Amino acid sequence: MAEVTLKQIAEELGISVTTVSKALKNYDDVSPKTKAAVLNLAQKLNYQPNSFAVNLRTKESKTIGLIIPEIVHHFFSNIVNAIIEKAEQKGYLVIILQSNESEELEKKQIDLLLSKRVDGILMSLSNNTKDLEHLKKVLSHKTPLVLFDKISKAIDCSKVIIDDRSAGYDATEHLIKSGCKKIAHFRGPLNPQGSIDRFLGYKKALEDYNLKFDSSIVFTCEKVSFNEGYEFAKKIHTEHKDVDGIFAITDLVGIGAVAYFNEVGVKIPEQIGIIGFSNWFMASVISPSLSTIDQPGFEMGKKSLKLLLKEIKATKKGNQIQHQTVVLPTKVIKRNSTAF
Amino acid sequence: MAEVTLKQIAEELGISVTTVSKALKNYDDVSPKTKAAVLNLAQKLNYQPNSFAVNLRTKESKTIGLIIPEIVHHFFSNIVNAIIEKAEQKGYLVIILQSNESEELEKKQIDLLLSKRVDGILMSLSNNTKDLEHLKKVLSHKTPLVLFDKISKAIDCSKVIIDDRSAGYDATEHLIKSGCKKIAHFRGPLNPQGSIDRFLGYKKALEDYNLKFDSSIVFTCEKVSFNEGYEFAKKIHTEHKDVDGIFAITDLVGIGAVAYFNEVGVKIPEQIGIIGFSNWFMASVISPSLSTIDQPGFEMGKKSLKLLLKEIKATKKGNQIQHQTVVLPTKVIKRNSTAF
DNA sequence: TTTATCATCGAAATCGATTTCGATTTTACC
DNA sequence: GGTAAAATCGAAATCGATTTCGATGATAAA
Repeated sequence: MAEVTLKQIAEELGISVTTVSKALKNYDDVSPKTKAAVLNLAQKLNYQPNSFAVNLRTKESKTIGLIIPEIVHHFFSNIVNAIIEKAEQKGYLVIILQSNESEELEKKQIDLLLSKRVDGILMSLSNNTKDLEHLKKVLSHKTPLVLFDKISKAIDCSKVIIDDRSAGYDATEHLIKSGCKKIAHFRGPLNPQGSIDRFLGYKKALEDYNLKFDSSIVFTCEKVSFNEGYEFAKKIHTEHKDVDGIFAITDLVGIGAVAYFNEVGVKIPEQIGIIGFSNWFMASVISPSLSTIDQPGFEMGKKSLKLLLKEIKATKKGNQIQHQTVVLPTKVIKRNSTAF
Repeated sequence: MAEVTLKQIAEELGISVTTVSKALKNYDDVSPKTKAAVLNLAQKLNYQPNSFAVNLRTKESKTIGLIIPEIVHHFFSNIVNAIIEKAEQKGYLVIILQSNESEELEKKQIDLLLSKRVDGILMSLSNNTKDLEHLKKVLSHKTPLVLFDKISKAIDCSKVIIDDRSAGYDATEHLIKSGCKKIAHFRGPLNPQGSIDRFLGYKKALEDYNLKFDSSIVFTCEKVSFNEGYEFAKKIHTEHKDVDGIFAITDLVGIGAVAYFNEVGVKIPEQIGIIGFSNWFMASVISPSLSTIDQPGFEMGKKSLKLLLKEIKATKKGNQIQHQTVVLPTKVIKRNSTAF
């Protein structure tokens, strides 16, 4: 079961390794006759170039790294889905790592990927990432980097995002137009830009429609979990009876709220309207089905990969790289949790 | 931004590449003095061994391949979660590919992973995989292989599974004990062993409890989708009024059934009991919450990886490999969709 | 002082593929 | 036949780290 090498083919045919290599790569200084002979034997022996050797020579691994906060997550798994599928089609394999929302792990993983010499890195930042030295290291390493969804404006690289501010605005506006007069917001953590922007969109919509902003009905979900949605809904129900609308940072949180109100018999959307964010599959099958903002995960993955491959190609050629920021559209998905 | 190599360190210190290499690997034929000097400079220059070169020399990539049918799937994404987390802790990276339930893609991906020379392969077969030549190729290639969940008994390798037959039995028994007298089964595709075994467990339970098996209330879900659950529920409701229990091959299918019955006002579990399979998160948050069989995805991923690493280590040492099949326990999760 | 032992080092081969550059052979043409 | 041009080939360097094996110098024992 010895591995077939160029050397073996060369010896068997009585020619040099050089010629074998050239024949396989279809160089034009190899006669058609020997070319055919080499191709033939290579096929017969099922020759596979040793990728380790190829990597070493060509200095590329045809592999890209992907770091996301977590993989058991509808939005991210959709992104991963798109990335690995498209990458494979383009001849690249994907190494996936998850930061588990830990800045420390994220840093280690960047080092890992760089030491593995991936051709490029795709990533979505953890909610707790504040220091950005590891990202700068990637750039100074000349390894192409594309950030998506959870990005940092301070890093000079290509990015694929949605407009969280306007999406947050749309979600709130949808509640307002469906008749809500006092709208609470179950926001995300304080650090990530996306969560901040959705909150700002919420605030702006209230303002534009002359509803008073009330910080006592803005709750912060640290873990963006079902339980937080449930608990905050309980708080609303017991301490803020007049709230008639909730904009949740994510469908999971929204579903937690729906579960609570179902439990205590508060009618959705009659007594309270709820809108989530992301359009997870789950949101469409609960009852009442949850209105939400569609966040195009698959598209985001696809676009991010495309940008990355472009930069990889440019870097290889030594061309100047043109970073770009792509903003993908979102849209309101009207379901039964709002009375629009 | 030139890469730091052993050669550079050697030249800077006026010693040989050999000694630098040995110093870094703490060989004992290097004096403490030079060792310190090398370590020092290496640190200062931020030396990172070129993994391509290391791979070529050591003939291992510290990378494993993972093939699953699909990643946007609660059960599989949990497995992936476990695998990449544990792998990273053990110094291995994971390349993920998804077969999209295509035998052809699966074959290509095996070739890809072998040509990339991953140190081992973990996989769960696609529902449509019938020919097993690609798996035999992996074995004859001496690349360690561990199959999990969707396996083939015909392949001689380590496996991590659940006992689908007894789990199917338990699910059906649970319905029976909760008072169901006529139980339908929304089964999985005809090919995969797991789906067959769950069906057999269902049949056996009926038999043990003296319920008549009726093939007209066994429906086959080709895609194991929400819609199939919904549509088959409709069929039950319109054509088999006397059915009072459903065992669905998967939570997703079960949730489809729940959605239909909710829609037409059939009371769950009073009029019909439903049990799913896998214990997806989603099943716990719909209403009524769905009883199910807990399938330990994280454990399965963890165990599979552990077995694989063991075989990788054994293979490297040239030891005889002892394949083993691990059967993980499942358990019934009682929720509100059954009246136990 | 001589010999044996030990501590330190490095030349060179190796992993397998790629590529440069020069050598050789063949063909074409006068 | 002789020369120029084209076609065909291969030696060797290279990518960077690892490891074998031998060389050198230092130290200890005789």
